Amino acid sequence: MADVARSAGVSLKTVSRVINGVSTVDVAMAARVRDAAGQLGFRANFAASALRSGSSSATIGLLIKDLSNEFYATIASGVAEVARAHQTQLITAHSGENAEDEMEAIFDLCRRRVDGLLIVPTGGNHSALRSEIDLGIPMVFLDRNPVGLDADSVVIDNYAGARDATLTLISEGHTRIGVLVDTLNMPTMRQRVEGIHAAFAAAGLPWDDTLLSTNVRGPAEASIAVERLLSLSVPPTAFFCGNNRSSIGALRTLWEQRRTEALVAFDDFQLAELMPRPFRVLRYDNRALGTLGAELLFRRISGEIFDPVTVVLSTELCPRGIQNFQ
Amino acid sequence: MADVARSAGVSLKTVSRVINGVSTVDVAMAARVRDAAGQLGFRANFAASALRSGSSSATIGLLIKDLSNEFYATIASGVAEVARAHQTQLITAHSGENAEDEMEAIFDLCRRRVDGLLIVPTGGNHSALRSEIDLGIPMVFLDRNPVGLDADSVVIDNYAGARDATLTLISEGHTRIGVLVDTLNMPTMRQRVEGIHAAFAAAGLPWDDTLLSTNVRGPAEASIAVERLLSLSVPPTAFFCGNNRSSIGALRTLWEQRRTEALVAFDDFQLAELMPRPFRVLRYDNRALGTLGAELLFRRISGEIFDPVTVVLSTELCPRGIQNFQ
DNA sequence: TTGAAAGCGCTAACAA
DNA sequence: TTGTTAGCGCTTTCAA
Repeated sequence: MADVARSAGVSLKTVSRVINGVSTVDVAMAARVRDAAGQLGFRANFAASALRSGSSSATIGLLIKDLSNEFYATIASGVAEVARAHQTQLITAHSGENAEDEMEAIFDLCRRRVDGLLIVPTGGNHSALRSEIDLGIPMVFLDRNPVGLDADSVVIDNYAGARDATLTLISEGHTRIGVLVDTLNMPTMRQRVEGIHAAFAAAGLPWDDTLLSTNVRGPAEASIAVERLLSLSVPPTAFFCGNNRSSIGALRTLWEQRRTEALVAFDDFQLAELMPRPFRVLRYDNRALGTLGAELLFRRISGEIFDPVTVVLSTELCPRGIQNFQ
Repeated sequence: MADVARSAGVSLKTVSRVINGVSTVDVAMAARVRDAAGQLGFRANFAASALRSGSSSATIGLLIKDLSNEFYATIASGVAEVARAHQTQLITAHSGENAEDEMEAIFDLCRRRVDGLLIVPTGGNHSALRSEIDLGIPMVFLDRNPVGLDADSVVIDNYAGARDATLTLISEGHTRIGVLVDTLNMPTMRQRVEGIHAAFAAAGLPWDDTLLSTNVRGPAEASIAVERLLSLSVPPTAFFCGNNRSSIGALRTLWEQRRTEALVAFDDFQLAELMPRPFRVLRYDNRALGTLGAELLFRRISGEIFDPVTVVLSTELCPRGIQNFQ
């Protein structure tokens, strides 16, 4: 900048004024400055500017597990859209393998003075983030509430969704329902299973724990779990899949064996309606996790003061798969 | 930081040393500093540190169209993985509606002094980026080569892929192939169509332009296009879809009408193998667009000098959909 | 309207 | 090992 000022024969401040296009500058002078800047390949340094003026970094952070998973990618897409509307850049960081990595990633983003943080937590305790929030970096949690910290969040109504879907299955005459879930360490999964239990209790039906397959991490495990359940002496007449990854494995196995058991699956997914057998999904507004979370965050960033909010997204049972399959 | 220094009774520089954990500092002194820092809620300012030390921003930018599209999300996921391995944060910016927005987004990232840029270009001329590259911000282009600029890129072998797949169809006896593509303004689409033309020419077959449907933007348009082609007096006996969005619409229509025409589609997609009819995809390593591009970028960032490189990813024809459909 | 000086938060270079 | 000084690139403050 000093070079530009010298070359244009003006002061530093004049260059600054021209670059920022704020206060009026003599037209000829401004032209000289612009010429010099062009000549010298001058590029404003955003960080230096923000440092001195104390303005914000115009950046928010998103902490997420895995962009190659449709669920997370859709959240990121929603966040990106809102960030863009606020002329804010988005840093997407990966939470890594464990709670420690996740915290490290969060602290890194705080050092970078992001204006705010959206976090899809993977585990651990978040009480250490209290100080960061108090120091002025608001955080909104997505898909799961923070642990040990009272902060904004946008979550899905896992409990009621699972309970109501199970009640629907029960009303259709099913009394034995095979359940496939990922690790019960995930609160979301626990909530879904609790909803199923609640439905059985409400219907006065006994719950048989042998029908619960846990640690179903993906489609392959889901296939195995379905086969195990089908081979029981009294097999289930319906299946409940805890997430879309397990439902894909279950669908494949049920289709391959031409089984007609009912299937209800948490999470909608692309092309679900072209699956080769009918089933139902518990869908919710996946993208809204990102958009509502980001909007909440920007309210905080703008300085609005309000008690921590938890937005709960409701679910809806929808038919999927090819119905008139032959 | 000054507060910390005062509170700990040491100099600024000592605080700096403790924070950065580099050169040895007296243990008791370091403890005092850490105490004071904790007490006062001190948080290092990454930007200020980078400004003074002239170190990099440890950030790269990715310019991409739409994270909710599997193709782009997979690229982003690959980039994120490599960025993480290089302890670098990733800013994902959206290219917006037109070439102007795209340029604006790029310049914004340059002002932020990202270490490098990965760009999935949507159009326009990139010669204006020459100066940014020369000023030290390397750029790698993904999926499409830059226009008016000699720079690194990672692209797919659209021409050969389409040509070879078409030759396969021809060798199976097809002489009339319905083709569905998005706008031919996209070079990738043009290359695919050119590959098809080349196959027809090589086989000595005439090309009938009425079999080409352009501006097929999504599944719905694809369905309409397939119906139009099927209603021709001499309809095609096979279909070639230019991308996965059109193949989904084509698949649906062909399945609904229980048509047995062959279908070849550019781009693999999740769950393709569970589609209710057999077809083939031209698959390639989607994720490698991101990983190879990012690795190339980090070589540039590390200061390695080499002539601009174009990495071409080959394609492979793979069966998809349920084969023993009944 | 323009410019000089000071300083944002931090660290390099040097001195003690 | 510790501290002092200067200054990264920019903008604020205030005087001209």
